[in-house]
Amino acid sequence: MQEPTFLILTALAAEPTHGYGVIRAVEHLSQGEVVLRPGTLYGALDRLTEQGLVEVDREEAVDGRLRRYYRLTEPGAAALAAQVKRLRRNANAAEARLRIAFGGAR
Amino acid sequence: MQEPTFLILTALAAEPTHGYGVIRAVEHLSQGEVVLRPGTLYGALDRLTEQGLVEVDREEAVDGRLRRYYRLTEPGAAALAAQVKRLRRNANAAEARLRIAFGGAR
DNA sequence: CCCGATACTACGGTTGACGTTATATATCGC
DNA sequence: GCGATATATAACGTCAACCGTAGTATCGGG
Repeated sequence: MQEPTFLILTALAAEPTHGYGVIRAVEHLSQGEVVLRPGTLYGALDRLTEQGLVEVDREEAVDGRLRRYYRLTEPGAAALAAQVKRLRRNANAAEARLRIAFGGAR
Repeated sequence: MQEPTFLILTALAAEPTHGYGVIRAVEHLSQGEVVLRPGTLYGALDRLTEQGLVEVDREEAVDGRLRRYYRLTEPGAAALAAQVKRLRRNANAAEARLRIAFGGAR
């Protein structure tokens, strides 16, 4: 799982959110480092829906514009939690090894 | 940066290692979850060399077979350290948000 | 009245990982 | 001495995922 996908799931973990709201949430979560393009977001949303990790919560018409709210499913939450563990393990492994050769030499 | 690339840099962080050694190191680091195919490894190594994140340490002829040792450069170590921070931030953000909706409901 | 923000759709391009196959040699079992 | 296995690198082609851009549409601010 790549970073944009991970952050989209993270954005949806708190509460159901519509597409544009996900873009803002991800930007905020990543402190401005990750700004999703529409192509990335809606492509990922379609893929994640197909995989059962997210699902459409509801659709609202606000001022004539359609808002489609997505929600994290139970399998989606499980997948996200598993990925969190994986990221932690990788981060810890890298940090430990960096210290061996580059930590003492600094 | 994707997971295979991250783990290759991590494998090289401790000491210069040759191609096959990287495959074994990554498998060990990821507890068997990531097994690099030759195509993935040498493609990544070439790309990382071009980007200046790794470089050829030395070449040895062992039993008639060439062994090319790769080494993590300073910029490579910096990139890896930056990525560690990023992974940690993402993992923490996801965990905090998972607790909001899925932590209490369990 | 145009511009920017909101909100979604559509299409094409590129990167990086993946899978497979090929090559070569050393060692070990049979 | 012959094939199987392990070591080690190279060279394909393919595919998923992300990226960029543009298009449609509504609303409010200057």
